[in-house]
Amino acid sequence: MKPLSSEPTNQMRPFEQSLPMGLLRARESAMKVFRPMLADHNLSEQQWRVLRALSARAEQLDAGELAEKTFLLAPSLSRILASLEKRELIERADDPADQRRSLISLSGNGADLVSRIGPTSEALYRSIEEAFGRDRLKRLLAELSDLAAMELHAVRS
Amino acid sequence: MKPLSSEPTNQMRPFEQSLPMGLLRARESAMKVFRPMLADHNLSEQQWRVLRALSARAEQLDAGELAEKTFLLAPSLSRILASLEKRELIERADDPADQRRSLISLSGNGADLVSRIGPTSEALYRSIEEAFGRDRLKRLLAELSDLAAMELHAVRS
DNA sequence: TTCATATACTTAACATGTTAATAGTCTTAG
DNA sequence: CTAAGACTATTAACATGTTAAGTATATGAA
Repeated sequence: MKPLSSEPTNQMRPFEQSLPMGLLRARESAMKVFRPMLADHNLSEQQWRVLRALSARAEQLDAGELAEKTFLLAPSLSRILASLEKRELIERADDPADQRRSLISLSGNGADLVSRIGPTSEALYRSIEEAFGRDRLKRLLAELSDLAAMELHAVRS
Repeated sequence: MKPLSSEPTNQMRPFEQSLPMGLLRARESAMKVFRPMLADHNLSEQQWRVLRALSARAEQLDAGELAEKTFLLAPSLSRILASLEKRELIERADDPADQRRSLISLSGNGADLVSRIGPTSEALYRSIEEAFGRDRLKRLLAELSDLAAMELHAVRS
């Protein structure tokens, strides 16, 4: 039944059910699981992304690579690196090939911290997998990846 | 033999493929489509969420309802409402039943602005639907909704 | 070599995210 | 009716998001 047939054709859809809001809600729901654990270690979500990116490979990364991996803009990353360096969780070394870059890596303290948090983080992730379904979650991630990879052209009004 | 100082465990999954990062990437990709249009009208994503929420129903909303619908925290919403009021896109009226609340609604200017942006926004949304698949997008939104609705308990380390 | 341009990062300025504290207003136990 | 506590919104303080400008280094054309 269509009781609203008299509404204008350019009626906007309820924004609560829009894709951006759906993605926002889903992400907030997922992060609610992880944030208390990070708070226990005085880490923001963004700081944790940096530490995780540096722990993924044992090698050094420059700020550009790190920004790409953590999905942080350069100015935010600059401030975050300064604070992590002050806390002695990361270290910087000059790049001998390019004086503009510095090579960033986990410090011993940083590696220890990641090691302490890692198991809990994995356990939380597995609890999401169990609640939602492992294969189902895998399919969802694949769909999200396809969506992100789409070439969408912006149109200006 | 393993050294006593712990190395980052390799048992963590690559965080680039984690659920939080997947959701973040997907959302950024979707918002890239809409942000230029909003920028043309000097609106942030958050300001647009407020205007959209107020236009969805012609009725007045208090700040609490608005915060829930727009997924904004109260302090952010307070500042955004102040700026929208200064631009005369919204209006506030005293709630006769409760002096703590004020009832917020679109001004004439605000309603006009939403009317001007609405068609372009809908067109962009349809372009995403076409590129990704209408039914496929509907299924994705349903999955995201299920994920957000899950009761996930945080665990502290 | 020299100089204009590009690149990598940082800093600046302001909006928003986030938690804690504050100020009014409402509600209700006593 | 009063006072204590709860509720609603705002303000404060600091981290992060975002765009623009600035600094230092690298690159390439003449």
